[in-house]
Amino acid sequence: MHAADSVSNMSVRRTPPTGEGFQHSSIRINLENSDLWKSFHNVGTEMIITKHGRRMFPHCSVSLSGLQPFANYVIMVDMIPVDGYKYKWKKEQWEVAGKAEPQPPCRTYVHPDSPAPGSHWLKQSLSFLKLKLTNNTLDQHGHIILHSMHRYYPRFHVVQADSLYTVRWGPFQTFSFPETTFTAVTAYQNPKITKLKIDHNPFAKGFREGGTHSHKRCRAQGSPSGSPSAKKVPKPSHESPQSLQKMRLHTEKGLTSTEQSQKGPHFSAWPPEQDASDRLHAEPLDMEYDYSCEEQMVPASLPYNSYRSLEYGRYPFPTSEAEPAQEQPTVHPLATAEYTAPQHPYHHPYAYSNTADWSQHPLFSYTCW
DNA sequence: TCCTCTAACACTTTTGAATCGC
DNA sequence: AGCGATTCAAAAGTGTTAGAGG
Repeated sequence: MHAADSVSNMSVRRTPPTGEGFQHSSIRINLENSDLWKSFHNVGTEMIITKHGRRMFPHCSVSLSGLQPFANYVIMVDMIPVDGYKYKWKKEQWEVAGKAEPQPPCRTYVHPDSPAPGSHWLKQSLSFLKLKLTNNTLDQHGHIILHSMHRYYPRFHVVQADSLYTVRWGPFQTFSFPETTFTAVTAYQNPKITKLKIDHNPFAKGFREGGTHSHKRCRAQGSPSGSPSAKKVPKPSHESPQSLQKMRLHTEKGLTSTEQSQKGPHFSAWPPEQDASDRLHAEPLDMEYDYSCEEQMVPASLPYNSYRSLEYGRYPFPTSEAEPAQEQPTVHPLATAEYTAPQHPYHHPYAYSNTADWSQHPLFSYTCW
C-alpha cells in the first residue's frame, strides 16, 4: 500500500474570507490513498455491493487540516449518483443501459469518532474503512444503499457541531474527489479491476497466493482473474511526486455547474455533469492535466436534485437563514448570499422531527448512531 | 438467451479476550 | 494492583463460482 505517499489534496476557497461564523475557512482535505484510487479509476472503479453490506476497496481515507483545534466537528460521507443512467458491462466496456432506477433512501455514514475536536481530526487521517455498501433497500444496519450498475461518488462533509444532534445548525463544507467515482456492482465485471483488487486488498490474499482450492478451481476453469500468483500491477508512471504536485487544489464554493465549467477544462468533467456517452469508459486521470478536487457543494449535486428537490421542498428554509453570512455569523454557509444556485435551493432539514426522517436526508442518516 | 443477483466456499486479516511478565 | 506485550480463537472480510431468477 502506498497510502502515505499519495495524497490528493483539496483546498477550499472560503466565502466569505472573514467572519467568525466561518471559522473553518481554511479547511483542507486530502485523499490519503489517492494513488490507489487513481489506479482503479484509470481502469474504471467497481465496488461490490451485497445484501448484507460490503466494505469499499479502496476505502475512503482522508486527512484534514485547517480545523479549529478546540471546536468540535462531525465528519460524514454520503454517496451521490454521478448521473441519471444505469450501465451494463458489454464487450469489455461499460455501456449505458437506460435511465437510472429511482434513488434508494439516501443515507450518510458518520465517522464513528464524531463528534470530536479539531485537534483529534488533525492528529491522524480518518478512515472510513467500516463504511459498507448494500443493494438492500430494506437494510436496517444503516449501510449506504446503492443501486447495482449505477455510478456514484463519495462526498465528504465536515460539519462544525458539538453533537450529532446539532449538526443541522453547524456550518459545514463538502468535498469530493473525481478519482473516487465508481460503479456499484454485485459481481465484478472488469477483470482488470479484479486483478487490481487482488493485488492490493490483503483480504484477497487467499486468491492471490497459490495453493488454495479456490485458486486451483479458478485456474482450472480458466477464470480470467483467478490467477493465484497474479503479477503485481506496475505503478502507473504518473504517480510521481512531481505529477502529484501538479494536482492543483481547487474548490469552488457556490458556483453553478456552468460557472464551474468555465473555471477550467477539468471542471467540465467534475462534478459529473457531462453526457453519459462521455463516460462509458474509464476516465483516465491525466496527471499532466490540471485535474483537481473541488468542493462539491451539496446543493449543486444536480444529478441528485431530481430526487431530492422534492424532499427539500418539504422543508423550507427559515427566512433568516438566507441572510448574508456577514450579518449572521452562525448561519449555515450554504444559506449565504455566496451560494448562488437559486434554481437548486438547498434547505437544511430544520423540519426533520426524528432520526428516522434524518436518515433519509443526505446529511442526517443514522448510519453510525 | 442474456443479464443480474445470491449464497457458499476457502482462505486471510482483524479483533478482542486471556494470559504472562515486569 | 496496574500496565504493556504476547498469544490464540473467533469473527469478519475477501473474490470466485454455480445456479437461480427475471
